[in-house]
Amino acid sequence: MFGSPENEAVLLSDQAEKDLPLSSLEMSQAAINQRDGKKTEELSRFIFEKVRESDVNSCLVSRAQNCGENAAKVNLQRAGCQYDEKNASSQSREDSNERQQRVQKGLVKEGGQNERGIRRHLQFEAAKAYKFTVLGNSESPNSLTHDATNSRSPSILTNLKSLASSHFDNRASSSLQDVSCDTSQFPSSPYESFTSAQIGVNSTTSAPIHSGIGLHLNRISRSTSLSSDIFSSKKSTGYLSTPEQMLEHGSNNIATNSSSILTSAVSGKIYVYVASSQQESQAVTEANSFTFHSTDTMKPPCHSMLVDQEAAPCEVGMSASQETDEVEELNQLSPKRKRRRDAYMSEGCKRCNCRRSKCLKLYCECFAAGVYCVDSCACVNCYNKPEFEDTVLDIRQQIEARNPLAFTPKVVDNAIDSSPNFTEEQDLTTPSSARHKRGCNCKKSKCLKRYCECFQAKVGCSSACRCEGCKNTFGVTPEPVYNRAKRWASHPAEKLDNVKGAIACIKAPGIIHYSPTWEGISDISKLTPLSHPCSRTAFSSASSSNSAKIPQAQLPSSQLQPSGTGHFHWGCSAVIVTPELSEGKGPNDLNSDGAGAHYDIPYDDTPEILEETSNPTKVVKASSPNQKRVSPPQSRSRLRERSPTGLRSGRKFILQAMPSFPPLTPHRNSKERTNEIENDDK
DNA sequence: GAGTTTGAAACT
DNA sequence: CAGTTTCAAACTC
Repeated sequence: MFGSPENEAVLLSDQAEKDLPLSSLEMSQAAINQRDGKKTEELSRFIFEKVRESDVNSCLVSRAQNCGENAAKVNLQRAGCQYDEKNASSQSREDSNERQQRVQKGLVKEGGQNERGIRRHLQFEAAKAYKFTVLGNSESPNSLTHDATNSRSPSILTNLKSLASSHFDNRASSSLQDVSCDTSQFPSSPYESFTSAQIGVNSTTSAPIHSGIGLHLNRISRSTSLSSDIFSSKKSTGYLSTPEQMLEHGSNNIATNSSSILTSAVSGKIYVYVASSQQESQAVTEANSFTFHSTDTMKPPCHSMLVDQEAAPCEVGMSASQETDEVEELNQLSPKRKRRRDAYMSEGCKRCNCRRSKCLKLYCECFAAGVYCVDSCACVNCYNKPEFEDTVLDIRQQIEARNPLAFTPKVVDNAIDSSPNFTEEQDLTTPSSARHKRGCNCKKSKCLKRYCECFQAKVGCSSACRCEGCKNTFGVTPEPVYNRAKRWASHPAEKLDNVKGAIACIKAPGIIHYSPTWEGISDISKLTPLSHPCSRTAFSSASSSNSAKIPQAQLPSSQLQPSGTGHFHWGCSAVIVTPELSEGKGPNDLNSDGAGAHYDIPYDDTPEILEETSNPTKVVKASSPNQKRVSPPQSRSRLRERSPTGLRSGRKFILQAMPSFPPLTPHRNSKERTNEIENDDK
């Protein structure tokens, strides 16, 4: 009935707008009134009611649908069935009960994951959220205890109307991914509980603002849709903790249970926080702990908070067989590793053992996962702690500047970013619907050990990998397309053969055939100023009209095809661009890691706090990989230069639109603090 | 638990 | 941007 997913999203959006007859004007007026400080609660309630009526519920349902369908998709794929997304979507609407069952079956785990390890992540994200939404306009945390909405009223509400719309793009909707947080676990958080815009049942109760609400830059980016420049983050502690909760509570309960809503905005953006005072998640966490994934999977619990970043809400979903494997694997672990894993499971997140990186580099698993280190970490000289959040955020920003996707999940769900064709073909060799976004580069491990990120993530190697002698048991790409591309590039005489090879690549598992057009790019460029992989994918594909040369670009055809409305799904999670492109051999140099966005940020941004660690104290013998990745910024830069449409929208737009995170403490910048720490360290 | 191997990340 | 170094996890003994 809805036709394509895009149309479906559009219809839903339209419907959402109907259901949300809250014009920008009304909202603005309300905001102005609210700025007078007289109607804060009224406004809040007003907003909340509107949102609740047509947005929250829909989003929850949407998320449930999405997750359920993804889980079902995964299972179907494992069963060798073709998952018909469109039908599934329609069907899901027609039979919510069945969907509920699917969700419950397929996503029980997700809740557990979401529960665990989130705290640290939220703390981590909290700093950004806090600074981003509050301090950016407040002198002190206290100053916002009553007025987070106030100060930004006019711009805040400009586009609330489109909020629902954005939410209906359930793949783009980050807000609903940001779920399940135990509000009680922010003891040391500097973020004040504040009562701004308190709404709902407990409207008079001070509700803690959770940080993890998902103001991670990437998350923000992905939560934005073309039709809306509204960023929304919602969070309700208990109700989305698990699919069961999600469904049991029902949307009404969700709204009811939400104890507060905070709206704030930066640069005309609007943030909607729906926080819950419920403390159920903790219990749920405990209850679900046994279902937790292994430590080393690339889908750590913390990752659940990042899921939305890749718009792969259900990639954490795991089939029963996978769970069994996990258990078996766990049973076979050596005592040492078992302890580590147990510790991980009890902690809910990774523990690092960093000694020299100060846990401020991506070497650190905690840092890379976007969480603070905890006491159980064995790290030395750790700065990845809440007390150093300025430094952490600063460095994190710098890393993101270099690689905007540095903190995004490395494993993405093909089910999300794949067209039916893609799924059909890809599953021939890849049992998991997920794949490593950037691919591995293994040389010796043959992708059979956990050195291999693909193997570690329990996903098959894909065309994005540059591994040698790959024997990944989770799926093996017959021959790295990269190699063929290289051969082609280096031996023009073999062009004809390579063309054939390229065609074969297109048809090879993991490779999707697409028919890019500039028209599509144009539309995509309108979609959203995000660095979402889709845009990169679309661009890369579109730019490669000589598509045979770029067999690797994985792209859901559905995403490439511009919808009549310009709506695209952000469902695609990964963009795997050929190294060939990455190396600038193509007309559009895209980086393989998809990190892409270019920033006008000085490259040499090595934090002083880290400079100390750069002193080599010993010579380490190392061999360089034969095939190197391309640094994203440069590639992106070139990409932009050559892009008629500019795709400038990318992340750069976001960064421009968004203010940099103001220092938590206004009296000194992070650099100074960094120096301070460094001095202390010395 | 110490030492080695490995490949990602960072650096030059 | 290719090559090199650093790093910490994974692995072996």
